[in-house]
Amino acid sequence: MMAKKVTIRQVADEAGVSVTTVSQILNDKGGRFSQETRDRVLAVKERLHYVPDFNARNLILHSSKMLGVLIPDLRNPFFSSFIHGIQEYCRDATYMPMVFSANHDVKLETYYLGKLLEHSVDGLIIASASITAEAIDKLVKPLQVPYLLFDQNQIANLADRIEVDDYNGGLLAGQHLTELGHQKMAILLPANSTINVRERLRGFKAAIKQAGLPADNLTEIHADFSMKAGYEATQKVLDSNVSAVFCADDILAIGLYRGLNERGLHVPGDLSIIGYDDIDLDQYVYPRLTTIAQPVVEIGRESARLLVNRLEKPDIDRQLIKFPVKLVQRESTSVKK
Amino acid sequence: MMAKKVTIRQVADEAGVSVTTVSQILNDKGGRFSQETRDRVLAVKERLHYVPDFNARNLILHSSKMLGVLIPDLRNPFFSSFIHGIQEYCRDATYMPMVFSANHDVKLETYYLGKLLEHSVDGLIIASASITAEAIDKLVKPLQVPYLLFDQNQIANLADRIEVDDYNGGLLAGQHLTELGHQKMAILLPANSTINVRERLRGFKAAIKQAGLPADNLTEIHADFSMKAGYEATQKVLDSNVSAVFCADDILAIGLYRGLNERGLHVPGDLSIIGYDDIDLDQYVYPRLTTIAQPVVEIGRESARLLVNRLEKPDIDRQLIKFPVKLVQRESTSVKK
DNA sequence: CTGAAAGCGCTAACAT
DNA sequence: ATGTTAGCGCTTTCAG
Repeated sequence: MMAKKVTIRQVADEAGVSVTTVSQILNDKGGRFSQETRDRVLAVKERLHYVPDFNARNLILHSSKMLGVLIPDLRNPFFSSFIHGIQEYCRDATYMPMVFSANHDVKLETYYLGKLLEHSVDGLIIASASITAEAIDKLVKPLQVPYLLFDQNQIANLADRIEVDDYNGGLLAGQHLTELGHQKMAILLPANSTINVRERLRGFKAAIKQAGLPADNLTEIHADFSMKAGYEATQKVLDSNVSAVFCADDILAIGLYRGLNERGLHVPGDLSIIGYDDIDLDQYVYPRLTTIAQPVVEIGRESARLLVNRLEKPDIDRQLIKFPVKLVQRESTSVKK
Repeated sequence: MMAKKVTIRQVADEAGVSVTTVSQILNDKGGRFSQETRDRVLAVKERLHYVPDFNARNLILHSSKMLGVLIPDLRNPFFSSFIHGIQEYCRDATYMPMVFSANHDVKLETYYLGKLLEHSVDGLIIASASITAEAIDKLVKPLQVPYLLFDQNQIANLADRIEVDDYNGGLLAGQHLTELGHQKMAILLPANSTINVRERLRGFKAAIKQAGLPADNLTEIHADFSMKAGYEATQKVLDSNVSAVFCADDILAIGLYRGLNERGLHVPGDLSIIGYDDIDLDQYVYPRLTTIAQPVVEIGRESARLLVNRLEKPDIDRQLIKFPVKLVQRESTSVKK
């Protein structure tokens, strides 16, 4: 069951030096040893395929060089890209991200949070909506493991944070649609949205107001972040009798596409649709989806950077990075006829 | 930087017992202690938020309870679902999967393989195409870390393995198209395909033969597994002058959809398309994609099961599980006119 | 029923 | 330039 590991002692014996010597040389602290000794140790290491035991190493260093990452849904391309960015940065920083998807399930999320902590991750990136303030207070705080929050903020007055200018995202979406002449519109978003999604809504409402339209021209329709939910919301959208829909994420829009398609309806002819995120897929659906773009790979990268920075300088002030969004106009929106 | 951890010693002191007692009780080996003692220890543990130090624990047990998972592309929904299955099984088995995506890059793959080993994973699930036999021989074998291969087999005579009946998948695809009357067909697949993909090709060719068509009725077109590559292959497909295309994965098909769409061509009217994998997205594109379904979530689950089984019973015979595929007929294929 | 003691593989003061 | 020693936090004989 267990791997027969070569230990540092064997390398030391084989090279005819002490354990210390090997340790120092292998950790690039071997300046004080002769070139000859260093070469010998390195050679033996290679020959025996020595790999240091992280468990022993971490036990002393009190660091596992692992980062825990909690996301709500691995199957959403948005988060795949987020992870992509995190992995990219972690390679440079020689950390290993441990990624878990909680599938929007509070129980699962708490489970993974606990496990991650058990495995003594050095820090946490929590990009999960369902995590509760209590879970963080109860599990994370006592261990003093630094964490960073993304996509939510009700919890987080003291933690480092990544934010996206979601208010502006909603505003841009709303301005785009109203400029196209739409007056009655719907928004598709989850029932208990996190703060970032509520910001999108707030921005969208602001645009409606700016355009001089009455607030009740906007119909809110609840749907979870999945293609299926978007699809299933189709009838409600149609019943709401609007000419344009703002989907709080792209996945939702793609689900809605299908529902409209099955009913023989045409986008944007019968209904203009704008999404949110700008996932790759947007360019591969028909019609290509107009959306609000978030720089998600960069967001992932920066999340990791901020966290690692915090680990290395525990005492710096609370960090906050805010990312801009932009409108990416494609073919799913058009002037109201 | 480091978390102030509560140690077992503090729990012992607080509870007025020895370290041994705490260890035994917390590891469910406390049968020999009085109920009273057990309760007290458990209570103190709760109160102090004690979490055992995995590094110390693993150092002794020679097991990290972690599994390394290497996949080629996290952004392909097929692999997201694969991971999903792995995570599911791992929860039951109390292992933690560490997932890394190598983005079809040999260097990256070798890097992650090494890192995973450094972090002393107990076993590996390698579902990555670009991994080389040498990398496995050089890195994995000496450490005697059990591993399981999926989606390739040239390497693996002795390792446990998960296989999918890809020959049959290709055959089914070919039979479906020939039964619809198609005579000239193309197949889209990566240039240096892994064995599983080549099996799909072999099955497809067998179907052509069965149908009494000449072998050169099939045009092979190379494209990596990405939407972009499928899109970029469009012109080649059109130049090949075929009436049907077999895409070696669904993602490719969706890319091709876009290329055809931009040229005003119609699926399946102008070209029948069949994919491979049966990702969720297939039902959300227009027309819904006919495909060969692999039970990918189950494959992930079984991969983890097999590996964990191997870890627990190191001496059992080499394990091999073979999964069936099936044709899922939707609207992207039709009779040749 | 409970505890003392040894030791997992490694790093880092502190000698020499 | 190199080695000795102590100890990280835990599990596990073994002795009471």
